[in-house]
Amino acid sequence: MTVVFNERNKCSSCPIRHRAVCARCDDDELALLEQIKVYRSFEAGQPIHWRGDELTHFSSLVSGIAALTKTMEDGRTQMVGLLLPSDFVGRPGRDTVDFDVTATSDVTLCCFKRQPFEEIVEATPHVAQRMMEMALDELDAARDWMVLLGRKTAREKIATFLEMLVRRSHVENMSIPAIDLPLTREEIANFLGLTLETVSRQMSALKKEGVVSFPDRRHFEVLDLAALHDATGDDADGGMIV
Amino acid sequence: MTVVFNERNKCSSCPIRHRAVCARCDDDELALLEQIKVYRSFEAGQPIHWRGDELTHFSSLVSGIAALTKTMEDGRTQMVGLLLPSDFVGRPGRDTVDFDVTATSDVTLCCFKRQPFEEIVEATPHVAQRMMEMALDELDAARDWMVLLGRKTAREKIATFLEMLVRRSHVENMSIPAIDLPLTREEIANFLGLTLETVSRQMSALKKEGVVSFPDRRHFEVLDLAALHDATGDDADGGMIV
DNA sequence: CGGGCTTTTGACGCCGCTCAAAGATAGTGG
DNA sequence: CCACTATCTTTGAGCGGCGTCAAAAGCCCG
Repeated sequence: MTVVFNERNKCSSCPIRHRAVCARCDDDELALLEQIKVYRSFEAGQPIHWRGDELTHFSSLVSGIAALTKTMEDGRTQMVGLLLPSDFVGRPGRDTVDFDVTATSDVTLCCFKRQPFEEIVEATPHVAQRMMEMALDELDAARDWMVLLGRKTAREKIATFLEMLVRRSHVENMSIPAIDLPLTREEIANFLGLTLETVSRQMSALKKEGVVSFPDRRHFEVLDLAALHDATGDDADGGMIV
Repeated sequence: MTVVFNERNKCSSCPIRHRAVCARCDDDELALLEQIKVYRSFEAGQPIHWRGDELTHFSSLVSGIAALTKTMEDGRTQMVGLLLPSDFVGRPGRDTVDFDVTATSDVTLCCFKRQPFEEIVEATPHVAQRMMEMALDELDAARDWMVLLGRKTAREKIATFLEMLVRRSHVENMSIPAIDLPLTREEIANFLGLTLETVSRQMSALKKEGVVSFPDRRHFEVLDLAALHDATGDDADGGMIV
C-alpha cells in the first residue's frame, strides 16, 4: 500500500519547488529540508491520515489529488479541502488534524518528520511566511466555498465546480479539450453539499442544454463557456478563487 | 461616524495583548508596533471595509464583534467570518479583501498602517508565526463551518450556533445566566445559510421543547444543555471549534 | 400614542433528498 | 472473447424541509 521512495530526488528539480512551502527558501534552507525529507506514494482511494491520528509527519503534495473530509456520526460527509500539487498537509502547532485525508488519485508526498520540521519553521522566517501565505490562500478559498455551500442552488454549485476545474486546467481557449474530472459523483456531492443523485441530475441538465458534454465519466468538455459562467451565479468578473 | 482615539494606550495593558497578532512579541518588537498603531472606533452597523476597497490599514479587533460577509449579485448574503476580540483584519500579501467587514456591535480597532506593518512582518518572525497560527485556527473554524453549511439541518445549525455561543461565553455551569445573542435574526440567518424566518421558527421550536428560553431578543438561556447538544448533530466530544 | 423596525407565525410551493431500479463501465476468470 | 460481477452512474417517482410571500405581533424611540 504505502511505497517509500528511497531515491534522493533533488529539491532543485522538484516540480513544486517554486509553489510549495519551500518556495521562498534559499539554497541553504533547502539543504536543511532536503536532509529530513522522504517521498511516499499512495494509491487512489488510500487513506493518508485518519482524523485524530497523531501526526508524525508534515508533507507537501507533489503529485495527484487528495481530499480532506469530515464525517458526522450518522455518515453525512462533507469535503472541507481539496489538495492539489504544492499544497501542504499538516497542522503546525497541533499534533492531530480533525479531518480525514484521502488520496483521490495516485498521490506522491514529500514528507518531513514533524519535530525537525517545526524547528526549521521556528528558525527560518521564509518558511513561516510562506506557510502564512498558503494558509491565507486556503482561507480565501474556504470563504468562497462557504458562499457556495450556504447560498447556491444545486445547479449553481455544479456550474461553479466545473468552471473551477476549467480555470485550474489552464486551458488555452479556442479548442475544446477534454478536462479531467478528478472526483467520482459521490465525491463531487460531498464537495458541494449535495447528494450524488442531484449531482448527476444537474450534470445531465447542463449536458441537455448543450453547455457541456461528458465523453466519459471522468472527463467533460465545455461547449459554451459563457452559459457555464451564467449558471454559476457569480458576477461577471468572477469572485471565486480556488 | 468614525472616531479616532488619540490616546496612546499602552500595549502592555491591552486586553488582547496575549492573544492578538502581537502575542509573541517581546518588548522591543512591541515598541515598533506601538509607534505605528492608532485606535479607531465604529458604531454598531457601520461598515469597516467594503469588498474590493484598497486596504490601507491592517488591524486587530480590540473590543466588539465584526462580521465578514459576501453578497451575490442578486442579494443573497453569506457570512464568512465572525471576528471576536483579538482577531485580525486584513490580508498581508494582497491589497484588497473580497468580502465586506461590518461592525456588528460597537467596535474598537487597533490599526496599523499597511506599509510599515508589512515591513515588521518581514523583519520579525514572531509576527509571521503568530499570523500563521491565527490563519490556521481560522481555517479550522471555517472547515467546521463548511460541515454545518453543507450537511446540517436547520435545527442542527441553530443548536450548533447557540452551543458555540455558550462555549464562548465561558460560563460557569450550575447557574443559567442569560447569554448574549450578538446578532439579529437576519445576521444569524446569513451566518448559518438559512432565511430569517427559518431561524425564528427553529428557535421557537427549541423554546417550545424547553431546551432554551429567550428573555429578550438579544439574550437566551440554556435550560437543558444535553438536549441542546443532542440537537447539534455533533458527536459526544463535540468536534466544533469556533 | 404612532411610526418604523425586528421578530413571529401561518399558508403554500418548490428544490433537493430518499428510495428504488435500470443502465454503463471496468475488471476478472473461464 | 465473452459472461459474470462489482461498482459507478443515470433516471424516475414521491415526499418533506426549507424558502417565499404575507400578515400580525412585539419592541424601541420620538
